[in-house]
Order: sequence, then structure tokens, then C-alpha cells
Amino acid sequence: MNENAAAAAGPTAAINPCGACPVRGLAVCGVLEPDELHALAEIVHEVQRVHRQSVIVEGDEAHNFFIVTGGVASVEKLLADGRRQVVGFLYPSDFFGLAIDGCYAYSVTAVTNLSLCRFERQRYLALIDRFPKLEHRLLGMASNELAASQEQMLVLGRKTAREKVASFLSMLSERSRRLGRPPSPVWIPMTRGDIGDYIGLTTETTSRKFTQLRKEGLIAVLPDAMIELLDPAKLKRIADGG
Amino acid sequence: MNENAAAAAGPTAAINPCGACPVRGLAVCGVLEPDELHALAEIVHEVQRVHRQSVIVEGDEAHNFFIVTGGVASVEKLLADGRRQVVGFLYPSDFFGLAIDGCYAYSVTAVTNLSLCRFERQRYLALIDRFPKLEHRLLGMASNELAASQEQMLVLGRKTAREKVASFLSMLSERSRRLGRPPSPVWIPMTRGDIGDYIGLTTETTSRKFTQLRKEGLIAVLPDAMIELLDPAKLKRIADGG
DNA sequence: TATGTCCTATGATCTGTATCAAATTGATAA
DNA sequence: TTATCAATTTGATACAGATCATAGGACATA
Repeated sequence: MNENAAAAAGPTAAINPCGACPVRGLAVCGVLEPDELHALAEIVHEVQRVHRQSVIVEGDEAHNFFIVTGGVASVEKLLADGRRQVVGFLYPSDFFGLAIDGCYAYSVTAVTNLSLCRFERQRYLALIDRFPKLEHRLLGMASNELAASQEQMLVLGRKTAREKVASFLSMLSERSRRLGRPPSPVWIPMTRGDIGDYIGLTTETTSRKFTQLRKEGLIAVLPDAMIELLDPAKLKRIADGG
Repeated sequence: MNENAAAAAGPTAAINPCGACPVRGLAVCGVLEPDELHALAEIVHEVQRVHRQSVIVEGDEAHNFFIVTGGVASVEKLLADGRRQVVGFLYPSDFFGLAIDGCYAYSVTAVTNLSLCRFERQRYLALIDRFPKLEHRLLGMASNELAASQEQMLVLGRKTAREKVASFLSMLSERSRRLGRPPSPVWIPMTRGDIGDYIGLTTETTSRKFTQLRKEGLIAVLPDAMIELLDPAKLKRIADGG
């Protein structure tokens, strides 16, 4: 399947893969003009991962910088005894790989089949020198991510289990709307365990709260991991502690 | 007292306050050459706040950008019913004021008496255009802040009360060491309530865990809000869930 | 000196979520 | 079709931390 996808992209993609990229408009690369894209295309490698495969590991030397082009990944930190905190989910157009002291500060794992662009760190930094607007875009995205992290700290530190699940669903719906797609249904490819590790609950409690919201008629579980938000406004009110 | 401080800084400071700034080396401004500092000094205003005074409010239009020059502040988000999450503490050389959709995404409140540099947003952005290295530095600092937020999510989502308090103390000690100061004692000017709102506990549980660590001989409470870490390595092991 | 406010500490009790256990469903492969 | 494995759901029980209540100490103000 991976080979098929690569073959289907054809020779044009091999010469200038970025020109045909489905996420260019949203990703960092979106700030480059078509004629500047060649410089980026020259240093990019396409990478695939399947469900649960690892992309980078916390503590490893940071040699690369990545952009998600298809699928979903989780960003996570582990304690020695196996406790896990998912600090975020990555979707197409998201970047990752910023290093602290030359090392990755988190692991990234494929939640679904995953397609990525990989850039060698040094060559990417050289490109940033050449195109300052890349750095400007990067700061903008990092700034948004920082705001999202702070919102998530509020969820983790001060919300009840019910509010946490409502926050998670509202956030996905909101993201969908921001991208110009319908706010419902939302695609939830991650397991109850992944979600629990994201919002600070166990698998069981997460499942129970989903069941509760379903029985209250606030959500409906559809096929293919889709969840319908039957009353987004009320769900948002629950999420905000109202 | 505020007027005294301003007067004591003298006429030189009034002409080029940044040249005499105690935090310049560490702050964003550190990347500017002495002759470039004039451009920064031209647009800066010095601001003072006392304990519990507000600096910015979540949701307000973001007109300014700040750098802490003295004292400690808390960065916080509130729920409608008054629940509070402190998402960080700010120390001298830290900046804040990055906006999302033109508005502040959090409130900032003085924990101690506080001194700040305030920059009008538009004029600061103009300066960034003129000195790209300012933006480079800003990205570096935002990137560090992002890593710190992710570490804090691990604390909030997956650590026990005891591990949370140990993490908080270890973090302060580590920060002190990174700045070339002794790792102990550390200055804790914030209340047990502030700390609890930072690590996701109540005032009472935070107090109890401090007492517990004290009785185990791991910390000692000194005068002037100083706390001595009697066994930093063991405290770090507790923090890491070992 | 008295009075009020804020902060810390500590005891008693309650409760939301974790933990432990098991059955059910669903997807994939043989 | 049947077997296998992962994920979900549901039930019973335990417990860490919240909540409620009180007292003492530090510091400011009258």
C-alpha cells in the first residue's frame, strides 16, 4: 500500500513532491512561493509508519524535523514505571522535532497509518537562514501550540472526568470547524486508553464517561470511529464547567 | 518606593535604561548589540506592580508585550466558577504577551512586588522586522517554554501529590542551578494555594505534602520563604516516580 | 494593646476516580 | 466458519486527595 501510494504520485512528485503536497497550504511550507519550494523539495524525505510504530524517541539526539502529511500521531512522555502522558495529537500539516539541548523532549508514535516529511535538521536550519519567513511561521505555530498546552493544563489540573471528556470532544469539533469542515461528526482514531492518557484518566473512566454522554443523548457513536456531537453547545458548556 | 527606584536609576537610565538592565543578558534583548539597544530603549516603558495586582487579563485585546525585570508573577487561567489553573510562574528575564487571535490567552498577576518592561505591540513587531535575530531568540524561548509546558502536563496528568510537590521543588532547584546559582536553598515567594493551583492540588494537600517531606528530612523551611533541599538527588528520584 | 486579615497547618470525614476482575464486542487471520 | 487478539464496557471495591472545620501565627491597621 505504501509503495502504491508512492508510485501513484508519479514522476512529477518525485521531482517536486512539495508542489503536489495536500497540506502545503496549512503547514510551515505554506509561506514559500512555488519557485522557492524547490529548495525545500531538495532536502525532504518521505516516511511511512503503521499503527503503534515509533517515529522519534524521547531523549534521542535530534537529527530530524518532521511534518505530518497524512494520518494521526501521539506525542508522549513516559515515567520509569510505565505511566504515560500524551501531551498532544498530531494531524496533517503539524510539525514536530524541536529539540531541547540537542535531544527530543518527547516520543512520537503513529496512532493510525502515518505519512511524514522528514528534513535533516542542519539542512533545514540552513533553509531558515535563507528564508526568514519560515522562522516567522514557525514562531506563529509554536505560539499556537503553547496556547493549546496551557489550555490542556487547565483540563488536566482542574476539570472533572466528565468535563475532561467534553473538553476533548469540543476541542476536536472546534478544530474541525476551524479547518472549514463540519464540526460534527469528528474522527476519533485513538483508543480510550490514548484519550485517557491525554486527559489524565484511566481507560475505564474514559469509557464510562463516553457511555454517560451517549446515554444523555449528547453524542452518538457512528461506524468507522466517528462520533457525532448531538448538542455541541451544551457539550462546550459542560467542558467550560458551566 | 516606586518613584524612589525610578529616581535612583538616574538620568543615564532615563536615556538608555536598557544599557543598565540587570536581566539583559538573559532576556530577548540579549541578542542586540549595545548600539542597537537604543532602538529598544526608545519604545520601552517601565511598569511596577505590588503583590496580587493584575498585569494582563485573559481575553483582553493584546496591546503590549512584557519582560519581567524583577520579582515573580503567575500566569493563570480561570473557569467560570472560580477554579484556577496556574500555568506557569514568571521570573526576571521571562517575556509574556504573545497573543492568540489578537487577545491574551491568560492572565498575569504579581506574586511579589514586580518590575516590568512594557513594549507597545506594534512598535515591537516593527523592531522584529528590523532585527530578525530578535525573532530567532523569541522562537528559542517559546520552544523552551513549550517543553516546560509538556513536562508540566506529565506532572498534572500522571503524578501523585507527593511526586508533584517533589517535582515543583526539583524544578526550582534545577532552574537555580542553570542560572549559575546554588541549587539550594530556593526562594518560594508564592503561597501554598498558588503552588496547589500550579500542580493540581488543594492548599491543604500541598501543605500536608510539604510537612511530610520536612518530617522525612528531605527539606527544611528557612526564614524569608526560603526552602532548603537537604537531599536534591532523592527529591529528584521521588519526582521522577522512582 | 486590640482587631482584622491572610496564610499555614492539621484533624475528621467524604467522594470521585483508580483499581481489580470479567464479560462482550469487533477486527483480522487461519 | 472458527480462533485469536485488542479494545471496550460494566461491575465491585479501595483509596488518594478533596472537602469541611478549626486553630495558631505573622503582619498590618486602629
